[in-house]
Amino acid sequence: MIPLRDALFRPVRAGNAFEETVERLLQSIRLGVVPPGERLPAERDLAGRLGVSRVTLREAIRSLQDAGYVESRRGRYGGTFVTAVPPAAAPGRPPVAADLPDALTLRAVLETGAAECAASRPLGAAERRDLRARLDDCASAPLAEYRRKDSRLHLAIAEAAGSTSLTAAIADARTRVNALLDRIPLLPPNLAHSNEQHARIVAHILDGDAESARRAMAEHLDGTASLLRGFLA
Amino acid sequence: MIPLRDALFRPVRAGNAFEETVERLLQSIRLGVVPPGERLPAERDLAGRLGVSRVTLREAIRSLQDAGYVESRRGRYGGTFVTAVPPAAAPGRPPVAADLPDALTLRAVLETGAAECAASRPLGAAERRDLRARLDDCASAPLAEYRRKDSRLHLAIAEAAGSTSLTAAIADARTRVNALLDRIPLLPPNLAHSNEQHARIVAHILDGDAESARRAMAEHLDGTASLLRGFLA
DNA sequence: GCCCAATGGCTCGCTGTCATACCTTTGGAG
DNA sequence: CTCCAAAGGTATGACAGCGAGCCATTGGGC
Repeated sequence: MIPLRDALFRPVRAGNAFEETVERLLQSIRLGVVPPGERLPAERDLAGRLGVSRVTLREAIRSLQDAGYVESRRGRYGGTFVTAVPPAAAPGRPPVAADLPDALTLRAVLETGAAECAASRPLGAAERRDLRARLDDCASAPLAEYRRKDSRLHLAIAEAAGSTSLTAAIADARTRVNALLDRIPLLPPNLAHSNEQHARIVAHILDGDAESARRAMAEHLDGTASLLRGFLA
Repeated sequence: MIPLRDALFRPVRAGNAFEETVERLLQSIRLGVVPPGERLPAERDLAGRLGVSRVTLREAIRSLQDAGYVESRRGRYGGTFVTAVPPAAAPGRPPVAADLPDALTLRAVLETGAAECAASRPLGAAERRDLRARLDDCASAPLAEYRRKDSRLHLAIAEAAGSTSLTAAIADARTRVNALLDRIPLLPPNLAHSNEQHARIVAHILDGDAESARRAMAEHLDGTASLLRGFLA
């Protein structure tokens, strides 16, 4: 009963508007939703979507510029663009993994659920194409870009489940887990194994085999979960 | 690809601090986390947990007092108490169910996942007792209290899954769905059926039968989902 | 070659929110 | 009976965030 109250009487906001805005933009970049070289929405539009004043949004963008994540250009057809080469991550204090099990449980629930939903839904041609494209992107990604392409594939699966809230929740869960994954090495053998699992998951989804899709996703997630537990616990 | 951006470039905050605080408190009351007659945490403590200033929290509490949800008493052993008889819900504009499928999908993923996790985890004696108690509470609840007791049981299951974030997500999802359920009648036959399903779910969880627990929960949720779709779509 | 639409850059005054401190009420402990 | 700890109630000064408006820059269309 006591932890239940912790769940409900949790902070109403994660930080001030500026910090939350920075986090959100960083999330979009890190998860590959806005890939290197591409443009963010125009400031007036983006401020509206994020429910934040343009002033606050601009402060956030400014700090991303200073950190080397984006570059802005003025004039028509200008905008704020994600830099082609992301800056080397400045090693601040490590995000301590006190709640590793919490994050892993949530991710497992969300992503296996998404895989199942995606497989049991009639997918449009565009969605099928997107899934295959993300799968190929991921398989052929160089090591430095793997995390981003991997996240992008998982988000495509989330999207195929057809629920925007579910997609948002998965994006948040992945952001939490990625912060931890960044602290352990990325090894080519693991990567190859991951690619095989990805292929199976996508195949099951395209086949409409919900049960197999769920199982394949569960197995896939167990892999990185064990890795994390091994390195951090 | 476009809906993916909708998922990430969503509002960074759902409203101002005051509104979000009111929502959170109402959620705790409506989901039965703080039952009628019980006390909320002391203002200074609660403000800290919610990450909000005491002034803002007090404004929120004040508006709940005006609406008849809580009553405050001063002095030692005073506090803010949930009123025994909740006020008749003032019918504002109905929360239009534009995103019914979105809410139902998210809820299904979260709650079936929670049931499965809860069943595959070794539960402590206190947790087992709590599950049974909530089940009984729900079965014997008068119609007027059913929604609250029902939610409380589902939250106990969420809690048994062992992830605070998952519990919080389920609380939010239920709040969304309950807002829609409030618009359709609550019929005794449905209620009896619900109770049978609850019993099965809890039994499977206590038995540690993850697969059955998940299936039973899925079936249970499908019931109210069809009801909602029937009445609102 | 000129104009203009679309974009980022900037400023100002208003309101909401916060931290802090202090006051008031209450009921049990000593 | 007296005291005091714990709770709600109140006041104030500082600052973050907002809306609205205007400026500066750019490149394509006419």
